[in-house]
Amino acid sequence: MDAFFASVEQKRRPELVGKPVVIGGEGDPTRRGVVSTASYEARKFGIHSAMPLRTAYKLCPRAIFLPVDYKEYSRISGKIKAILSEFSPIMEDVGIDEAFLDISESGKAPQEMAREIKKKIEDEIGLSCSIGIAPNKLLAKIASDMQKPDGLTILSEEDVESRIWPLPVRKLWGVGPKTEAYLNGLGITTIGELAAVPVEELFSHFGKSYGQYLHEASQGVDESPLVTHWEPKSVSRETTFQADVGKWQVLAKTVAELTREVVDDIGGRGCKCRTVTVKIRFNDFKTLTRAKTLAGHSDSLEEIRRAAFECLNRFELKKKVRLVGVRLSGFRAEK
DNA sequence: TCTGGGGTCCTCTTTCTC
DNA sequence: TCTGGAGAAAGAGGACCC
Repeated sequence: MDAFFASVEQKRRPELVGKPVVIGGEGDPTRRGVVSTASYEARKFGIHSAMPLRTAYKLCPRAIFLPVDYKEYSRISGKIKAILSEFSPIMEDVGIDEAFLDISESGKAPQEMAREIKKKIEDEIGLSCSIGIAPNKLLAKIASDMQKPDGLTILSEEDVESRIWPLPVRKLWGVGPKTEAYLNGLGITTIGELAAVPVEELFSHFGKSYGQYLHEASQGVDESPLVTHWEPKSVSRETTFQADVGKWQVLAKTVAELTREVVDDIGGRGCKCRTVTVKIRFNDFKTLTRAKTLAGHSDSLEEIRRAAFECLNRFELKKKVRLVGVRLSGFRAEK
């Protein structure tokens, strides 16, 4: 979907259409939070996802700042996914506003189907999306990004050299800011330059697994199947304080609350957990975790909270704390 | 001075068990 | 009894995704 959260807000509040809209945090740019989505009008000011709201405000004080309304976006997302699944039963969800569809068995012309999908989403939801058509997920993802917004891009294996190789390495799924900087340090800035590196050299820099991935990805090779069903492997809640916290009592109270939320969550899913992890981010942004594995699987608030407090007590709390979180993992379905 | 929240996966180190 | 190794599990950190 194109600028999904912002587009949903503009759809239900037409007076926002054409204006710079920034969705993030509590919708108050004087408080802590980051940009989830900026409308295309806001992007013209240099505002983008993951930017602190305060920074976005400096770039465009007259932008309209709104809180994230996850419930509503999930509701719309569900409707969109339902439309998509009419076109193919083989669908992989990629977060709230993206999906892969395997249409190889559909018998329809891909481009034709893409136009139909776009029209149906536009007609029934009133939002635009961008679609990429390619022989694998890696290329389809890059293609979907090439002509945003409201794009439709087709890539084949033969296009890799002319259309993929000139792109910066950052465009590859799995290459983030750290890997980009590392590659740039090696003199590698484009996907084509990456493709020219012997695979053994990539092993030596990135290890076998990731080295192999980079090598294949740079050639446009991706054999990964669509994942149509998956079970969560962990559930977490974390919160950033509006002002850094020095008092243990405040941390303890917050850990207790977060623990109750995650325990409620797994209870609702009908499963028990085995590992409890507490996360602390200090005011210098250094982030630490402490974990405790229980003797057996549990969904008992008592027992899980006790483990969480054991973890909390293992931190040296010399600096003020800006974030605490609680995560449960090691699930087993309850009988 | 600023840097969210919900996840996944990988790597390295430590600890335990045989 | 001591030592050492292999392999699994646990613990920690970090990169990446939306």
